[in-house]
Amino acid sequence: MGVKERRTREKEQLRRQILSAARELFVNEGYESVSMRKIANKIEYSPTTIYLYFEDKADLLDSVCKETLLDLLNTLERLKEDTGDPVEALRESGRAYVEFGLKYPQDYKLTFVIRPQFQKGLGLQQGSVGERVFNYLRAMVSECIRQKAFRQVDVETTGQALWSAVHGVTLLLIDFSDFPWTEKDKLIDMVIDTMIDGLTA
Amino acid sequence: MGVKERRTREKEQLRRQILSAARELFVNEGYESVSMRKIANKIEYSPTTIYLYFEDKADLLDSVCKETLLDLLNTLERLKEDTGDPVEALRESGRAYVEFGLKYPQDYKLTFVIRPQFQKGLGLQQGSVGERVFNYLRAMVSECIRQKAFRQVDVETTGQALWSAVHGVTLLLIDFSDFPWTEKDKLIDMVIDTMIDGLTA
DNA sequence: CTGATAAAATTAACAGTGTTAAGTTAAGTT
DNA sequence: AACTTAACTTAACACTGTTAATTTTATCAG
Repeated sequence: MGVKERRTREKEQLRRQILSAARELFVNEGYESVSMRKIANKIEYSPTTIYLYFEDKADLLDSVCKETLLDLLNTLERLKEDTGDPVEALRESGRAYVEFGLKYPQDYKLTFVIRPQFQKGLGLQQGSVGERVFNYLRAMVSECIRQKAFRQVDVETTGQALWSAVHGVTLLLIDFSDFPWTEKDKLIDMVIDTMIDGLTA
Repeated sequence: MGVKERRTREKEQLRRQILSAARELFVNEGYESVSMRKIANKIEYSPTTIYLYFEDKADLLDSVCKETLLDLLNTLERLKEDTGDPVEALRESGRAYVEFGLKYPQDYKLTFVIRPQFQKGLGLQQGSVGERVFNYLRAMVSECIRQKAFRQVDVETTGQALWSAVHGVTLLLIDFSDFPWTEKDKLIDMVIDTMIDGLTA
C-alpha cells in the first residue's frame, strides 16, 4: 500500500509549507497583522484549506512556537561541552539564551509573549518542549549547587530567578530598541554575571 | 469669556471619558480585541467622534499607557522615606515595581509590551514619563554607589540590569500564570536579592 | 473504461475590523 | 434671524477569522 503513504507524505509536506509561510509572515508582519488569507495566498491555496491542517490561527501560532522552542533547546544543548565548570556552563547558556532571542526577536516574542496571551491556561504542559527547556536550566543550576559553587539555594526558585533575568534583558533589548542602552553585550553580561555573583558563596 | 472655558472643560471631560472607557476595555479584553466601535458604544458616541480626540487607536493606547506610567511613578515616589539605607530603599522599590505590575497586569503589559510594538521608533523620548521612571531608578543606584554600598559599578549599566531583572520576573509571572512557580513573593525576593547581592561589595 | 467512494480543496457568506470623506446637527455670535 | 464654526454622525472601503455547503480530484472495485 504505497498510495496511502504517499498521501500521508504529501499532507505532511503541505502542513510544513503552511507552517513555514505562517512563520515568515508572523515574524515579518506580526501575528495580529497576518490574516489567514495572506498565508493562503502565499502558499497558493484557498484560506479554508489551512483549517484542514490546523484548528485555527492560534493553533498555527502554537505550532510555529513549538518549532522555535525546539530550535532553542537544540541551541542550548549543543553547548554542553562538559568543561567541568558548571558555573561557566550556566553563564554560557544564559548568554546563548539571550543571543537566541536577539537573533530571532520576533520568533522569541511570538513564543514567550504573544502565544501565552492567545492560549491562556495551557502554557507549559508536562512533556512539552517548553518544559524540556526549563529542565535543561534546572539541571545546570542543580549541578552548580551540587558542586558547592553556589550557596545552598533552592534549585527551583533559583532556576526561575535566572530565567526571569535573561527573559527580562532579552525583551527589553527587543522592545525598547531606541532606549539609550549601554553596549548590548556589556548589559547582557552585567545581568548574567550579577545574578551568578549573587548566587556564588 | 466663560463659554470658551466651559467648552474646553467639556472637551477635556469627554477626552477623559474616552480614555477611561478605552483603558477598561483594553485591560479586560486586550488591545487587539477592542474595536473603536466598542469604545464608542461604551461612551454612547459614534466611532468617528473618537478620532476628534485621538489620532488613531495607537494614540489612544499611548495615552492610556502614559497614565499608567504616571501611576507607577507616583507609586515609586511615595516610597521615598529617606531611611538612610539606599540599598534597602532600592530593594523596596524593586518590590514595589513588580507588585505594581502584578496588581495591574494588563496595564503593565499594555505599557511595556504592547505599546512598543505599535509605535516603533519613539518608545522612551526625552522628558517622557517613561524617562522619569528610569531616572528615579538611576538616582537610587547612584546613591548606592556613592555610599559605597555597591562596588564601583557603572550606574547606567547597573540600572538597566536591575530593570531587566524586575521586568523579567513581572512578565513571567503575568504571562505564564500556570507555570509551577515557587511561592510568588519568594521568587520576587530571590530575583531582587540575588541582583543586589551580586552588586554588593 | 465506468461508476462509486472518499478525501481534498473551494466558494460564498456572516458579522465584524480601522479609518476616511462627506454630510448633518447643534451652539454661539453678530 | 442669519451666519459661522465646532461637534458629531452616516456611509463607505477594503479588510478580518471562521463556518457550512459545495465542487473538484484522486483512488479503488467491477
